Amino acid sequence: MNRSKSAGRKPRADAQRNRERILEVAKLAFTRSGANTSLDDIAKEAGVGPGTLYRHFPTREELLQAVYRSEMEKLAAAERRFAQDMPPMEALRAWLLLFVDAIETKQIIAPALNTLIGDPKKVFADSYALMHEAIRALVKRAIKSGDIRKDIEPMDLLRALVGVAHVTTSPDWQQSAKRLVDILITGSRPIA
Amino acid sequence: MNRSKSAGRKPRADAQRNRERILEVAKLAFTRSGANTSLDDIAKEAGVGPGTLYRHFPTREELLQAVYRSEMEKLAAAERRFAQDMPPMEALRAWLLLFVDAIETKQIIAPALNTLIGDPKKVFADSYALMHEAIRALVKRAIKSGDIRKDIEPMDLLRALVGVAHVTTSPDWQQSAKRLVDILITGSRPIA
DNA sequence: GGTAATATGGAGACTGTCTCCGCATACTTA
DNA sequence: TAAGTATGCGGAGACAGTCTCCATATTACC
Repeated sequence: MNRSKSAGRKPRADAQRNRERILEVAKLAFTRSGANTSLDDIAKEAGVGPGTLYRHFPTREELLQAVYRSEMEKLAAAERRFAQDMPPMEALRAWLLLFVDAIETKQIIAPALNTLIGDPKKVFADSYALMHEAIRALVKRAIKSGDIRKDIEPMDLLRALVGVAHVTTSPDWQQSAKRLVDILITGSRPIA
Repeated sequence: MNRSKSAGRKPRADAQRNRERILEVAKLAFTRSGANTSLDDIAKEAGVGPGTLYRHFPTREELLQAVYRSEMEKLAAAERRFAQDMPPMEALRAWLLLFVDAIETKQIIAPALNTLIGDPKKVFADSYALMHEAIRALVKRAIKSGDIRKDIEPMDLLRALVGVAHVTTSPDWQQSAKRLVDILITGSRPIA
């Protein structure tokens, strides 16, 4: 008798499946064609009717938020996995590279949310906290193992990567950012 | 013989009139109802057909840009006028109050441009330069007349005002910002 | 005033949004 | 396993917003 809600049956498997499918397709569509992509098209590409999409995500805004949240949560989950499976420096490096990939989604969705929403602050505050915690844990572990210096400020690493995306005018900023990961890591090593 | 273009006649008066009318109505509509307001509605409210609006501003983005630019230019023009007609401190104060009003437009349009545009950087860079120049001139004059201290960094004044709009959660930030104008001015006076 | 150039505006084709509801499916109970 | 029922599905279609086309009206120039 482990009902999650006060009263009810187990949630249907197809509903869950569809929800995830839509989320995944939406992420691709938004990053590919911008935050104004037709929602009916997204539904079609996900192999569901528009009704299904709108039931799960009644407004464009809710879909955008959900995509954003899901991306951040995936990053947070990756941190936990890496911390368990990899040596500290490798974990840090791998996670920073994942973070660079996530910036693209963030950069498309964040302004769209700002346009549409009454109060987007909550979403951003939440995900900021998630990222903060993740990088803090990774850095802490690498400090403990003696792989990087004590005086490294975790968020500085993320800020540097985001900064590249902001400043650069060309679309190959991802390459720059990924090269920067190595520079940051090398630069964070203890002084020989 | 003062043709602005290389070849052609004087631009038609009605075209000019309509363009300005649309711009003005659009500014109100965007700040009132957000950057997604129906363009046909804006045309209707401006008393022109949709065709006319779309000829002047082929896309929503161009209209948004034009509104933004026009607001910034109005501010720049106001600076020149104030500098001529008012004593330094009065000019500075009056202009800062105008600037607070303009922030609202900016805050609605800027994220919308970021969502829609390929490369919005130009517009922002341009208007940043305009504002920079305006506040610099006002402060310089007030320093020269001995009304404020030499060590005042012009842009700091604007940043403070924009900051209020960013941070505050309630919609009465305009009041805060306007009160702040007096505090900034008082705080900029030479030490007695 | 006559004329060519230019602008107007609204009808209408098109695209995207969102709802409704008959039908299908997955969970439950026996 | 089979029947019963809550739940989810998806597509037809009403509606709203975008944008174009072009017959008509207005303007600048001579």
